[in-house]
Amino acid sequence: MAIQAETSDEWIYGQVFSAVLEQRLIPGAKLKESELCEVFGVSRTIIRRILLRLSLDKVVELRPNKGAVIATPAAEDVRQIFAARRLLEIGIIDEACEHCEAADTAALKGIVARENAAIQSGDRSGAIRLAGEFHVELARVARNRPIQELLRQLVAQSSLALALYEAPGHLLCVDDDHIDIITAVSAGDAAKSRDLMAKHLAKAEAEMKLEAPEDNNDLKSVFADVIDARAGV
Amino acid sequence: MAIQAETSDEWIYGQVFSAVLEQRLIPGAKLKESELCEVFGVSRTIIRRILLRLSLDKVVELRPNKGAVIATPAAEDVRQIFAARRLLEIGIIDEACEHCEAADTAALKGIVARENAAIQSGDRSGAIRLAGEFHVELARVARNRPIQELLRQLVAQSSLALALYEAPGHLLCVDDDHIDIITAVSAGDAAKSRDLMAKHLAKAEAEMKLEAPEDNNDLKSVFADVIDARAGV
DNA sequence: TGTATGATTTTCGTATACAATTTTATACAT
DNA sequence: ATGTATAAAATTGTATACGAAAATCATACA
Repeated sequence: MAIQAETSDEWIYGQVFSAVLEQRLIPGAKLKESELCEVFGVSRTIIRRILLRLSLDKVVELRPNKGAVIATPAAEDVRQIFAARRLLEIGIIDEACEHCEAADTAALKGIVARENAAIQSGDRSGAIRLAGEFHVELARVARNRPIQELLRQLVAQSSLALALYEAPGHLLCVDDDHIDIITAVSAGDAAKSRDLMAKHLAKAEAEMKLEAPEDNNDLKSVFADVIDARAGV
Repeated sequence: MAIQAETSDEWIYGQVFSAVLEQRLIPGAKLKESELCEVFGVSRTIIRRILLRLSLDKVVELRPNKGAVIATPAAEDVRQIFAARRLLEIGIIDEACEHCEAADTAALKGIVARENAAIQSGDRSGAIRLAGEFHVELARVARNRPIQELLRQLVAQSSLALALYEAPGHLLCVDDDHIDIITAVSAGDAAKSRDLMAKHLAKAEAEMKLEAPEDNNDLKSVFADVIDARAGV
């Protein structure tokens, strides 16, 4: 498989993003420019450009004069992100069904194949990224580039939310949702595709624990174990 | 009216954008960094950051090693942009109707009032910008920030398209579309709001001459007047 | 006159230097 | 011991310097 030539910027962007997906960089983590410079062997000019792009994609937050941190989307933000995705992804299904050709089906299947391979090899970052790529690819099949680009941003934010709200040890498991959607879209069955996509997005959102109060400022609950330990002694 | 404190970046971004809206910077125009530095009295660091943002918003095109130019969206791009807007703007109408409170109605009316004032004072840039702001504000009323942000990008691209495809001398004229939408949304009449918005967007798209072959490489038509003159002599 | 080639100039891309702000550490007073 | 004020260090923000690529111009030649 021919690896697409990747500009240095995109590679570093992807590396940082992967670190987030793998929860090696957790929300709130500080991204010191000088450290990133050393890690990637480039000057601050480059790093700052990438941090700007990450901030525009809402993956990091840029606090003036105080540096960059991994963004911490609130539960409400995540709901809105998924509401936006529902609007876009269900909205383009008709067009996707209309324009889906053999090459498109093959591309979609290829992504899912790689996604499943990533899941089975324990490549969490790869699996999440490919799952996202699948949804973006559907926008490409629908032949609407602006929506494809907008969806790319939403998917990036969803992935970050996944890292935030999913149980840390949650195992990725193969399911047939994506394959079923490909089948319906390839067959041109808009109604069924729409239904499958709606259910799939609902499922994805439901997997997150958004009910939990997002501001964990209740120190007693946060340090419940400490309190118990002290009480026990 | 309290003017919002604006960061230098956003001010320069807005200035460049205004120049595009006023067709003082036409698509294809080259944006030399050093010239922009002199104009705005800042270093290339700042200018390059703003050019990056403009390029991510698809207002300028960044050609590696060859500089930045004002983007030239093709007719097909514009159709896709409007398709995306239809999806988002019609999709959020329900929520907008649901959440529209007195303060929201006032905010919307304020924008339209300023828009009409701009039209009547011949402030083309301001009028286009405020028209866009109206649509973005509706997303805010719908209480979905990601969509608001996505719409901001689409509206920016629409505005650029307007400058490209609208007849150069086309006069902006006051119409009641925005006011009618406010009325319907404030009343919570989702069906009517949806209908009005759909018609409004269709009208806006129809005002552009997208049928024309976008690559004007047909020099004979471009210089038709010259040819006529020569034939007449 | 037109084309091709090479030098010159301009412009872009990255790294670095310097200024401003924030954070951290330390000393002192309460 | 806690809190505040001050000084030192670290970090961010902007400007500039330098190397690389591209565009331009001049000259030579067909």
